[in-house]
Amino acid sequence: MKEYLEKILTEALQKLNYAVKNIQFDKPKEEKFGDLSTNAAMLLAKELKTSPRKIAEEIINKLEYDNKLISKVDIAGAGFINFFISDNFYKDNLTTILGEKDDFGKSDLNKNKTADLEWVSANPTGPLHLGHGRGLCLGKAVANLLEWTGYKVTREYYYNDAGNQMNNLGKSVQARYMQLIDPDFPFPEDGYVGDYVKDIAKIIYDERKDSLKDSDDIDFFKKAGENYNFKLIRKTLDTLGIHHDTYFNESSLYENKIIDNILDEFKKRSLSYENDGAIWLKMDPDEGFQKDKVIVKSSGEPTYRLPDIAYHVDKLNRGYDLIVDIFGSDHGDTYKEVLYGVQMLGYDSDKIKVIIHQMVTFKMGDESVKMSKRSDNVVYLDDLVNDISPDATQFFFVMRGRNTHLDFDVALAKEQSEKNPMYYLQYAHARICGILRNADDNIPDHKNLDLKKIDPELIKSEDEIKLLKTLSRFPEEVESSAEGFEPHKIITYLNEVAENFHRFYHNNRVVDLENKELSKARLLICLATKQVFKNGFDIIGISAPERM
RNA sequence: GCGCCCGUAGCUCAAUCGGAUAGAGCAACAGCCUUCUAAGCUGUAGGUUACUGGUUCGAUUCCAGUCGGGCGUACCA
Repeated sequence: MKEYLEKILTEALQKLNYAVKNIQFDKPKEEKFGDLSTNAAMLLAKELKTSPRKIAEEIINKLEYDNKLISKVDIAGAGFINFFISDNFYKDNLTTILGEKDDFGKSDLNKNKTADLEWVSANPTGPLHLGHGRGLCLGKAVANLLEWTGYKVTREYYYNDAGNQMNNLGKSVQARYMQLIDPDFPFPEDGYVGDYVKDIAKIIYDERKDSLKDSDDIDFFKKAGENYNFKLIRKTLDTLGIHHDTYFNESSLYENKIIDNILDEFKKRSLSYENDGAIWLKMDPDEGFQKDKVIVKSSGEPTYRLPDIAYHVDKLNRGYDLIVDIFGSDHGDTYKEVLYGVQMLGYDSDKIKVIIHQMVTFKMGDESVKMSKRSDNVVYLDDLVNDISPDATQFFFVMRGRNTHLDFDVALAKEQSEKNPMYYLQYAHARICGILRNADDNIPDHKNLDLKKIDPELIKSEDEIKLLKTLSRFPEEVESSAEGFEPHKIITYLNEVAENFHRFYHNNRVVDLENKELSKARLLICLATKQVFKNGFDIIGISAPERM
């Protein structure tokens, strides 16, 4: 529809010899201002130094349009041109929705393009906890959104099996193992204190008894811990319906000499230097960096920045059209350093989009618990999911814009009542399923309805038309959500659909044996609404229940 | 101190690259079930968009400053 309006408006402007860049069509907030409106006249007013209303009148006089599609065009306010789209357009849209089914809302905007989404990427030093939740659920929905606009998406997990933290895990496991033999064995000061470390030690002890008590093979304990933890992580991801296509091992960056090559490259370009036995990367103050950063410690180990830069170089070399990373705001500065490093090596970092989300506060009972990934009092994600269900976890983490500090009300997410915003949406879907079950019994031939045989004049109430209008917007809602990586917009939109559906339901009896033709027409509306819910739920990553 | 993010109804949040009278849900109040699920619907009330200035025909949106909160500011990731 927008394309059509753009076309006829451009034609009218050409006749007047006016040139406008970025013509916008917006959905006005109020119905009396039509279905779509443009501010083209206001944009012209500045250049032409005449009143916007006068220009709007000129444009309308030159405007040629199809009366079957557009019922009225008028001017309002400061010079908005408002278009009223005919009801028939929306009725025809039913055919589109019911024809495209699970594909309704998909676009080929990014057809034949590839995208790589890397997220979660938790180190296997322990199970996933609440601090991981938001990014994890956000990524699931974003991946779906990208697919809905045509991208072929690779879901990737950066597996960090090297470095300090893993050594620390090895030492922790060893200490817990030794404590099974000698309770006085000291635990490392900054070791991992979670109970899962004891579980790992117990498994090792059950298998090997005390045969390892004199061993200093930290790698053995490390590996045991890593395997155990990664199994836990994948299990949690599995219950949340998150599946990665590839796991990229950090250690491969060393094995393939990519790290060495990049180090050489930095040196060659005089971007790095040695000081105090460490290698530093020069950071440009004009880019907002306050000081240079260490990329190789004096111990010879790289800091996280170097492999991260190498990893992104590798991703760029793989040729994706879009590369997306998801991090919490606690990484807000460090990704900039990484991108800077990538740029300095001569790569175009524009393809890399970094999604940063703000931290989450969990409301549990009367207390609020802040949960960054480094928080001391750890609550495991599994416990939350078991407590409130995978759907509620997904929904509540994705419900709000990622730049807001999310307040996660655990009691509310758990509650199975009208207070819970997720149920408002799912209930609408279940309600439609109930109507369809009723129709199965009473109007058995409803399943093979032909829209062409339905008299469009039967659909005429305000509730019905409004619902159809809302449904027709779904594809553009998907596009705009995908553009900004903002799945919460889908929820906001579905809320509007639910609102309109519930009102329609309340005022219009669907299955009416006295009036089967009308029933059939309304059943089509129900089917289309159900489809939009289902597709929206698919994107945000929750189920579409048939009964509640 | 410096950098990034945020501040909208009592609470949690929306608001389409600057647009028309700032919208939902919950909570509050008043109604609606002999009819397909009342996890629903209808109505009322609730606001100086933190504050102060600026740019503009028009600012919640952009700019500057102030106040308040979050996250960073490591030879941790």
